[in-house]
Amino acid sequence: MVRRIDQEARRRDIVAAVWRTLERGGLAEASVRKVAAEAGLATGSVRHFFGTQAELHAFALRSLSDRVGERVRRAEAEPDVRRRALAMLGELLPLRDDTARELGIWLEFVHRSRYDPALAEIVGDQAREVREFLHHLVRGLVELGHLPAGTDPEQTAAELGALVDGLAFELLTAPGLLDRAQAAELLEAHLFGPRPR
Amino acid sequence: MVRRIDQEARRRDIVAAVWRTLERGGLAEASVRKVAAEAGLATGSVRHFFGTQAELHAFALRSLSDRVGERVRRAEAEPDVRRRALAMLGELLPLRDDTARELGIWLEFVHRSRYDPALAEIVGDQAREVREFLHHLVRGLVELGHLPAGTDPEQTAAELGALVDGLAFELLTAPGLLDRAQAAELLEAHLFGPRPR
DNA sequence: ACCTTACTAGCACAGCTGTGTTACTTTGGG
DNA sequence: CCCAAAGTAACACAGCTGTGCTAGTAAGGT
Repeated sequence: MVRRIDQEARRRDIVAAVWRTLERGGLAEASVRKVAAEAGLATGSVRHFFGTQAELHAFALRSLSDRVGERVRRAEAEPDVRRRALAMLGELLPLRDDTARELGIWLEFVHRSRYDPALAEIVGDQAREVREFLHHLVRGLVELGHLPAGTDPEQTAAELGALVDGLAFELLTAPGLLDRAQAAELLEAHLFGPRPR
Repeated sequence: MVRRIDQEARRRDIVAAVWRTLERGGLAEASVRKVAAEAGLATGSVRHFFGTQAELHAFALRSLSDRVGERVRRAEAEPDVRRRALAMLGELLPLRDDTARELGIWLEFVHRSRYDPALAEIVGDQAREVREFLHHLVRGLVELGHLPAGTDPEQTAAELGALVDGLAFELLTAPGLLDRAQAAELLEAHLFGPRPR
């Protein structure tokens, strides 16, 4: 085989073009032709790396979830327990331009997954992963005494998940109703009570 | 003018067909032709009542929000204060088949509104309306002593809104992660604390 | 040097889309 | 009765879509 490295690089380039296209007009705009144009390639070239459009979309989604996962893991470095929890949760919210970009694209796929079983499977896996992460997080906070001892991890994780999803959804779809700072503050207040001043 | 009443009825029929089409495959499937077929009409007939596809979609969205609004108002009849609050909030969640249908369609429009300024305006109005309703609700609960006196209505309404949106979003996009009963219970626990038993 | 393999490009096809236009049918007021 | 208004239908057009297919280019192992 020849130039295997270029293959990987090309696939990354194309996926990046998919993201840019998605960002501009949603999945409806992510046609093979438009993605190819965005990547500066012919449609035939794109189809050489991704046999079908569904394959291209699925790969773009998986790449995206890898990116988000990596970001969350990076936020784990924060030493202070409370700050670490908030930082990791914050990566799941569109609080910065980069995460807003990523989560906007993610929203696109989640939405499409309601009618696309192949995407639904991937999205479902991601959702379960996030849920387990929240369980883990809540249990940790209870053990370290940052949440009351009687806390029900199931219930608390579910509520936290809904709140995070809701904040993300509102920031992405109804800007002006909520700004990023308010969302961050709301999350903190929900987890640890109102901030002492 | 002739048969003005039939005109109204026809428009309602067509909008109902839009909803059914949307339900099946999202806005991507709600083409003029498919809606016409669903309504048992020719495409020309549909275009006689709605000059353009955008107009058709906008009208379908407004009709939907009227329907939801009416439902919420109907839930106001409940005499008990707490039950009334929960009933009205419950109408904003896909807890029954009928509301799940409606909110699924609503989600479709909200999503599209991210790239469609005309829809964005309508959706933005709806979001502000809901937010004001939540403010009103929270203030009422505080006045009647069902929420602590120190409650900040702004903050509480915002959090409540995010939770409701998050629960709705999860029920619609990630069934299996959460069931309807859990969502209802979560909402109640969030507002009034864990249910006494 | 050469030839297999990886890659790039472009065209063709069938199918769908929104919309404009034109013609036909029904209907109710005068 | 009759005719203008209202509603229905069908076709045409240009443009976009995913995908199949074929031809051309470049590169590295032998």
